Amino acid sequence: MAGPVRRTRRRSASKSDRMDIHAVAKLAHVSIATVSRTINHIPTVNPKMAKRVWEAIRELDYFPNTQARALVSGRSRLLGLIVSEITNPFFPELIQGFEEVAVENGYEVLIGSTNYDPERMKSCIRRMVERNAEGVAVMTFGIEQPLLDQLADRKIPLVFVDVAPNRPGMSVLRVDYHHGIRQGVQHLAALGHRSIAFVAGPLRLHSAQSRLAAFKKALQECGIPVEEKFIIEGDHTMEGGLAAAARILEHKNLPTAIMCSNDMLAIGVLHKLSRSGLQVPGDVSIIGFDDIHMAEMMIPSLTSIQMSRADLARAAVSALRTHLEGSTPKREYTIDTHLVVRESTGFPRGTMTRLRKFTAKRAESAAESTQ
Amino acid sequence: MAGPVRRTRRRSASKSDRMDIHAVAKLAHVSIATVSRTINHIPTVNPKMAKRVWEAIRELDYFPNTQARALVSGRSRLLGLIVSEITNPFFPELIQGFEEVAVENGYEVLIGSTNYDPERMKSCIRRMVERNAEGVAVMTFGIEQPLLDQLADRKIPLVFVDVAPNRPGMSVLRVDYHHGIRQGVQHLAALGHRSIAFVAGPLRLHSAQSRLAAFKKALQECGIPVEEKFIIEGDHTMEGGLAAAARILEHKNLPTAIMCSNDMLAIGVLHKLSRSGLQVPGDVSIIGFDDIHMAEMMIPSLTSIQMSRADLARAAVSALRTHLEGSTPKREYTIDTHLVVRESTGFPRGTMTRLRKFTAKRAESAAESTQ
DNA sequence: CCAATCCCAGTAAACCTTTACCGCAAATGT
DNA sequence: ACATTTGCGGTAAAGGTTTACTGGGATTGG
Repeated sequence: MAGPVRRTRRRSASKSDRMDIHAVAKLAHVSIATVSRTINHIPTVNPKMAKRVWEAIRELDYFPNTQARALVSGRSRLLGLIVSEITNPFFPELIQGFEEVAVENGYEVLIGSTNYDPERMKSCIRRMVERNAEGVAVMTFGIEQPLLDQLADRKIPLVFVDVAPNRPGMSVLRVDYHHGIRQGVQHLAALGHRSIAFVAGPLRLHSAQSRLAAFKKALQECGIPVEEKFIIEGDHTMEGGLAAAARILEHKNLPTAIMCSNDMLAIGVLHKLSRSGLQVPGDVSIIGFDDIHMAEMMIPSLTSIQMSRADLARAAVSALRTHLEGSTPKREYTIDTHLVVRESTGFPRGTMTRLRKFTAKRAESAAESTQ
Repeated sequence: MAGPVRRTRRRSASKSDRMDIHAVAKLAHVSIATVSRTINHIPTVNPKMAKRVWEAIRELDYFPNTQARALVSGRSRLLGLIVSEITNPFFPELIQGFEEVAVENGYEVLIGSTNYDPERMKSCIRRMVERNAEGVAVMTFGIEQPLLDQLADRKIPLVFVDVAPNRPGMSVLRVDYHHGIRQGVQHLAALGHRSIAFVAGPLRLHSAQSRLAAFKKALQECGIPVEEKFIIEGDHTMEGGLAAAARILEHKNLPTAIMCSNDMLAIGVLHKLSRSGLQVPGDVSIIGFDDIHMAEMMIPSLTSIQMSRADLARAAVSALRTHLEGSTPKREYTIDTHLVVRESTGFPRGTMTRLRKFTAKRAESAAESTQ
């Protein structure tokens, strides 16, 4: 049996111009172990050598190779964040907060967006696993069981919003939708509204369902009847808002207020109502949810229910960190919501007169498109 | 001299439950090389074995470790994308397009945002290098020379918008701001506007400067005087728009139209004008830039100058790919812009009457805050 | 002045994969 | 039936880092 043959396979260029830890070690006249220890701030390294090493690092503009690092240490320093879609302004605001907190804690963020498509969710998960994310926050619809198992089998900590898979290593961020939504309904009730529509999000999203449920409960508490015909399922986009408003306008007796599952829907509804000649809040009041930055800039500015992105982000990172450090995790965090009153809500005066005007007008301009 | 001591340092658990390429090889009764070749679709592998391997992979739910892969192959399959800020809706739309094209080409995307802060730019670059991004697209302000050198030294291909560092491996996406902006000015001129203000972006951004320059040039072409007092530097946010509009309102004779360096500014301006009792477009017409999705939903909907995010994204990825494949790259790509007319522009009628009204009102409500 | 102790830098294994190269077995040619 | 080619699977090195363990030198105690 012939012995193994030794060969060399340098990829290109001379060894000297490759910029790795060996180059630093050579320049600083120390071993690579010392360089590594210096970089990782391990206290057993002599300050004098550390200084030499840092100088060499600066001199060479050396950056450690994250991949090699992660490979050997088993720590990628990567947190995954899976959101629904980045073009809904709520999510960039959330991502920004999440990233900020993650960086504060020495992590980087891997962003995935599902666009509400289970296939894309699958590929997001795949990416998270392939890149060895140490933990993943899922801020979109509920994750399917087999995928969940994949992550669970690999002992990757997970954080969810609302929905709670009962397993070790998983935490839930419970959003107290009820508080904010009740405030909203009470606000409308106090103004005198008795007929309130709700434009829901896609009901396969747990968060959308929770919001709807909270709305119904709040109506009951205020003694306002639930009108099923005024509960419309939308899709959390402005276009969804346009469509939902159009469906509401089909009815003879309009509701005097419309509450929406998120601000994008509310913006669409607002737009559609204005286009149809209805005044907000004169004829119909509108309340959104999320309180995205843009809500304040609408005309009229949008009354909305705020859920702190900062709190959500902070809680998510915090939960993941807790799991990662192995300390017994607090399994549930609660994020609360509250009403921010602006201009899109008011007294339900004059509804009927304007409605007659609107109905008459609708007849003559039947051909107008939604846009 | 004692010979080296052999030891073993398994991280935890029994070897069998680690989920690496060896496990797959064992289950499929082939060597790890065959597994690797199968995964990478190298044609010299016998179909029968390939089938066994794929079955084993499926069975074990095996995912190759990206880090190890990248380490040995020298290819991270990662493209960097550095943007200004993700909370400006223009960028999520851009990011989405970029990611889509990148994924189509087998890459993943590393996103960095600078928030217009050179320090953050530095850390973005650092991340890109540490994670071995194969190419980086810089879609924000110009990059500083030393940082540029860092990337250039590492032979990382770069793509910029507007600004053109003249080096190998770098491409420029030239945006033809002039075309769209001229269309906008011509549109206003045709409506009868003679006094047009411009709310610029932060002028250290090359793109903001280009837009301003294009505006001035377009005015000249249309024979409209440039009024320096009506050229305001903003910051590409809605708040910047509010502030800029406030400054414009300080003047006795208002411009009859305001063009903005981006839509967020335009939204802020629109808001401020409405709050001040001015009608858009009755008193003042407004044109934005970018044509973000939200522009259509404003009331009045915003006339804006569109630059295709999809084209931009596609060109950026394409440029990077060209560099990576080593073929002689086309160094410049041109993205064009065009006007989208909506409701925020109209004839400059009745300006003076309303202005008198507004001036009178301003006196009595001097204490009102901007919001 | 020698021995024991301690501190700390260096050596080399290990992380998981890709891939160059070798060699075995089967197929083909004579 | 033997030699030659071909096809393909296996072995092991390499990629850049962390880190367990070793051992050398300095310091301290006797």
